Amino acid sequence: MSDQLDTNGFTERQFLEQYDASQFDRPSVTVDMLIFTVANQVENNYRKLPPKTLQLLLIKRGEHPYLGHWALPGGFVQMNESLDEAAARELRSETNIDQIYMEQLYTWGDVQRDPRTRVISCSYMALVDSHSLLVQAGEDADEAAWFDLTYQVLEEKKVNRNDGHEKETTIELRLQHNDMMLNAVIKITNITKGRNTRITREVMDSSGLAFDHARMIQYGLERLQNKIEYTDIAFNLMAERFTLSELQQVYEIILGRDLLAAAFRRKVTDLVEPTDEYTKEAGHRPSRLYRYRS
Amino acid sequence: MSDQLDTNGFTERQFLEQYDASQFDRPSVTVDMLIFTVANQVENNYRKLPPKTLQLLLIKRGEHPYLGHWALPGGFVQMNESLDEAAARELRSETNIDQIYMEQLYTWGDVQRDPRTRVISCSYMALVDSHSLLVQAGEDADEAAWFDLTYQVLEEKKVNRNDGHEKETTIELRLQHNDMMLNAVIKITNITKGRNTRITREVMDSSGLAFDHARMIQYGLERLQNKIEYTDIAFNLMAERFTLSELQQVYEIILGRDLLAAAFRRKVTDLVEPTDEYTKEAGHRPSRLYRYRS
DNA sequence: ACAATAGTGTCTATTAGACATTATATT
DNA sequence: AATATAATGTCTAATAGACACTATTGT
Repeated sequence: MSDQLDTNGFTERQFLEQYDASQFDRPSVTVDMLIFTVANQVENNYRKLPPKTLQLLLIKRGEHPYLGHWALPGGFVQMNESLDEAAARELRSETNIDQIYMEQLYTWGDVQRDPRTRVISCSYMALVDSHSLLVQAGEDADEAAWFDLTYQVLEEKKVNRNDGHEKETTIELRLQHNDMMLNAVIKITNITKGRNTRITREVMDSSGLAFDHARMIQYGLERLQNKIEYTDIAFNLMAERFTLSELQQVYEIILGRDLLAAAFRRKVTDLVEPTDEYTKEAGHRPSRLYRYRS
Repeated sequence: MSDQLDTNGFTERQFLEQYDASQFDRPSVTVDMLIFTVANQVENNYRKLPPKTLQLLLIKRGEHPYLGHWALPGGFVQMNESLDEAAARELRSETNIDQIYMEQLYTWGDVQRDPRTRVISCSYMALVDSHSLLVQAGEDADEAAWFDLTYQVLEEKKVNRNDGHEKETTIELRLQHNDMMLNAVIKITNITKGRNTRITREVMDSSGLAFDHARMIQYGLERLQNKIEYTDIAFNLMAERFTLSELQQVYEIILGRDLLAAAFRRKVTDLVEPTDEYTKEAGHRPSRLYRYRS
């Protein structure tokens, strides 16, 4: 600690003693969790592999605002916990699992994004293995549900200006749980002026989704798609043992496109370790089980 | 707005009217700016190209805490401005330039990171072209200075455990402005347990740098190094017209390694547009000037 | 002429994509 | 036997790295 005196003649200790944070207006801060998993869909054909779906956990709000709407699990950051700790706490309270992959995504700070008061929200992404999730749902009274997440690019538009250009991408998110279907449309705008590019994300429409959570979901999906290409995070979505076809399926639903098996296997061989086990009763040639080589 | 009543029998409007944010403790929120530029060093040999340095703008603190220490420019987020707006305001007040590349980096929320009170800080990175920076420094009384930023990996350690492994990387940052040299040592720890990896950054030593700004700088440098590989952000550091050798120099000091000219030129040809101009009086073969193809 | 950089050609190794081929348990 | 997937081989195109070679200015 410095002994220097400030313009009021205070030492650092004296300054800190008289410091009163309450003299300034402060926003509230929350964490919001994007909890992704990949689950098997039921398949009636005994020969076919069960297709997989990317799922996201949502909570039905029991309070104002957005009462009855679905929202990302989250809550206010307490004064005695770090952001990571707050995120881990929320995660634990929803999934009952520790040791989950978790990563901070982005902090959303628009002035009017919450009707209650100024709320700044730090979003996190977590990836969980659906097999270890048998102990599903929390002890909370809240209604929680895994929604199948799909998306579609509705429109791509490029407008040229004299000092640059503008690119608009309109994306529709679809979140489905049983009969319930939530839709959201997000417009992503890239404005380029000279060498400068600015990107904004607007929620154009969001039926049944609370706050600006639709764009948080779109942002998280994009991050997941990017990171799966150059990191090993996909293994957080896998069971302890898995086949290379299952691993490929996970990559395919996240990236939204088919991959060639030969090239895929070449790319992941160094990341996995073969076990001596094989799948059984599959209706076709059995597949070797692998584990992640950490 | 929903007409549903909550458990207290309130409509959403009634709920919002009685909502009192002040009943909860709230942290303070700041933005901190990493403003990078690349500048020419003076070179006495008339034949040689001037070497470039990566520079970062720091402000000498005139108040407690960390009075007299150097800090990233930044300040509290006001209630009527978004995070991006707060960052743009800080940037304008230091550089007097608009239309600067700016990107949110990471939000730092450790409980004790500020001795005054609980402060959560959202860090941003900005890239500016040093040539357009002739109007340097702000009108503030603060002392601002561009520090040359270099770094060195001091140690890489890998410890195997039975349930995983730990990787520690110790990095020294050096910030130099004239005779002034600030040093900071950051320890980055990757803890892998099973399939789960968690990463932490600790400031081990930080002479003359305020708060936890050393790790913000290390994080920003890492992001810059990653993003320069797969995006066009480097052009934000260039003048309107530049030679391909200058562009290569910028890549080299950011990445910290030499690149082969032939391969580099192949990679950037689609990103640039040749002009009819050439450098003059260079002491060697003149070089064609290019501009960014946006 | 010389120093220093600018700019290009080419060989090689590596990698990704495309597609064909063989293998095998289950019903 | 039929089916669906598992697993591998091979050809091709594209790309990155290495390095040599030529070009061009100012002093």
